[in-house]
Amino acid sequence: MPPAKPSATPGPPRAGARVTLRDVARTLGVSVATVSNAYNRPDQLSEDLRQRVLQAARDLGYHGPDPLARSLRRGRTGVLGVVYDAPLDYAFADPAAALFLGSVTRTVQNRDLNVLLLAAPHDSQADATLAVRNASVDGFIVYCAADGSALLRAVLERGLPTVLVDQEPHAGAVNVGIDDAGGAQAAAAHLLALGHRHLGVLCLELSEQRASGPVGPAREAQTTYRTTDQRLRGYRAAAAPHPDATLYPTEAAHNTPDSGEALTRDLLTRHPQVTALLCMSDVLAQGALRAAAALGRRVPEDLSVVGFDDLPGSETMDLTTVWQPTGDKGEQVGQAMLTLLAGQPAAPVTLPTRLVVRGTTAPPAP
Amino acid sequence: MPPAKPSATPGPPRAGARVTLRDVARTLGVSVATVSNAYNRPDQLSEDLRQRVLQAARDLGYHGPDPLARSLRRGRTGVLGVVYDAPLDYAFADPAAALFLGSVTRTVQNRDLNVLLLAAPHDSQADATLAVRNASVDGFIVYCAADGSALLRAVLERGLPTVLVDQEPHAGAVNVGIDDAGGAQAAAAHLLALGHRHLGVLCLELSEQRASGPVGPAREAQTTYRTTDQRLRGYRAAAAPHPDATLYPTEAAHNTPDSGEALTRDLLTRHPQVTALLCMSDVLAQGALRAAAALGRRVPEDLSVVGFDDLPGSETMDLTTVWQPTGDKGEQVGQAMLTLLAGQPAAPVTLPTRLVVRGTTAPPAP
DNA sequence: CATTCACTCTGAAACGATTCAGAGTGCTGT
DNA sequence: ACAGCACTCTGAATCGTTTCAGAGTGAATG
Repeated sequence: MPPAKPSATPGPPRAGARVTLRDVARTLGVSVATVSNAYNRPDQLSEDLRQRVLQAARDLGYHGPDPLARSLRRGRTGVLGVVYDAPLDYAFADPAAALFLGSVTRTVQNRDLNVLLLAAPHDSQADATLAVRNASVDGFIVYCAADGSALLRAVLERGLPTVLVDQEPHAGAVNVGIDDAGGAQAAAAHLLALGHRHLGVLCLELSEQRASGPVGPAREAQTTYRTTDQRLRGYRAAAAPHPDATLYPTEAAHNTPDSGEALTRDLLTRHPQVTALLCMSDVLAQGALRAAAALGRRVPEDLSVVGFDDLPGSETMDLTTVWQPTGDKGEQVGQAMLTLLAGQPAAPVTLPTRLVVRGTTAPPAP
Repeated sequence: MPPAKPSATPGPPRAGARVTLRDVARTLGVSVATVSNAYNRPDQLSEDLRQRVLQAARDLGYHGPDPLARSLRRGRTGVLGVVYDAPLDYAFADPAAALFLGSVTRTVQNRDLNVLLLAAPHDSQADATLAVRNASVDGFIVYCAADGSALLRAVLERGLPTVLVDQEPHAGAVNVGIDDAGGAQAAAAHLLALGHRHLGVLCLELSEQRASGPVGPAREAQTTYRTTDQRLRGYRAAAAPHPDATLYPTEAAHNTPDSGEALTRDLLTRHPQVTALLCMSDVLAQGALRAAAALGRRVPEDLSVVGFDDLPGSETMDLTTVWQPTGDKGEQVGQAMLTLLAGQPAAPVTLPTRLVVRGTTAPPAP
């Protein structure tokens, strides 16, 4: 490393000590209250003095009241923590997450609230709960966490207003979610009604211990992500009346098209008799379609595919899928949080899902 | 609205007053310093007393030291603000942003720093700078902001350690960026060398006043996003030696495939003589490929397409593009921030770009 | 027996702001 | 001339911690 440059940056802020409200007050010979008012309540002092205060602040290199101290005194930070139990990359890779978060942000922004994204560290050695325990926030939104996970526990321990999204209910938190089981059931029922009997299933993450590949009964029993669990139950519920129907569940380590593609290749190679695929997300379905094309299986003639989410792009892909009100969900979550922050109890919400039949499903080839 | 439920949630935290360190201390008859030490310096008190403190805390419903007060006292928050001059939806829609942010996060996470994403409000009425002025952060990373924008000014006014990504240099901040102009020049030179003379250009946003469609000289002169400006200059620099070459610049209001598709349709309809497309991002290029397919123009026989970024998916698409070290960039930004936070001066960084020729470029049809 | 030392624990001063309850003004109305 | 009022400005308490400089113990050391 080269020796530090001798000349500190000349133009910008004076290096060294931090300038505070008090310094400005002292310079001008006024009270700190007055300086504070100059920033927060212009009507509490004469315009003349106010300008002098602001000028002195500029001269001294005072950058305005410290948000931290202000938050402490005011008792609110204006920040909402969103807990996402996966590295930031994956959070970004998921359009449904983007949609949801955009919607939450929009809803709370009117109340001068911002969103702090608390993603899991890439380094699995690192303590994922540290960020949660240290975050200066007014409340938590848990978007994605395994039931019973350390992360979830850390959130609940903070005792702040908390909204759980698509999670098992917990005391001290409000739940907002969708009818995962119902939507999944409708999707599977649709395929079964078309005559399919060998259904591949592309699951989202089953548990914090990510894995990829076929899912046996033992593994299936360990499912801790509620969304995955509910959807799988939905599929199975639809299959129950059909003794001749078989499900071939596999799990993706991450919700990405690549993951879906790899899983599909593997599944179709292993079980060529599979004529239809139940995917727990449109993103996985997208990968499934790519794999089908690569394998030379026409959709829907040789292979039916159903997704989940109904992303904006899925209509273009003509994908049969289960629609969920992602935007609404974000809004409901935001509203629930605002209610909690206002000190009022918020009621849990369950939003409906709906099967949208498009062009990727058809009866199996005879 | 129905009347508020009479019974407050019974299980969770005691409603009403907040429990503090002092309450715990008082209950046990010890000093607050001791309670604080129980949490922060277990070696400073007997294990026995420590357990009693922790137990009393649990009994009282004390959730641990308030991060806000702690941050104030310690003089650091452990949060880095990342300024993104677009709504969160768009931030998420951009895989390059995901990659970059993931890399930044990974780099600073080892130092117990988290990332606060400060995206612009959807409601353009809202004050975008408010979040910046109120954020309790140790430093700012400006990922995407127009030169001279209110957002950028607000950041610089905070006087905190600041890293500017792909931006014009500013006093009091460190720049980290890539060789945009060089990469763009290489891309255009490649097409010109293949014999193309009518080059469509799909620009990223030119200025905060988003617009979509053809770009005239007047509009081009108003470019305030440095990335767009530099890349356009690169394209033009490559074209300069070829008097018979013509550029047809258009601008996208947002960096999305849809935007690229619409722009391409419009451009090719308006100027059928165009045989090649210079896209300022792989995302736009992806849209361009979709449009070409829809219009029945084969790539690369009837239309050459060059992207920018070289996203992970672009190799699969066999897209000729300008590679940039997105991951490295994030790491450099993280490192620069860590250096600044350590009170040392950080040197500006410019990373190289490189043209990657794949299958979407070829000589024009004779 | 006097020192020294390690071990626990405490008091009080920060950290940087906001805010409430006045204290001085000077002006108006009667 | 005096009460009343509007307008400015101030003092001091407070938000919930951390941390530094000891104070008080009892045991080990010489």
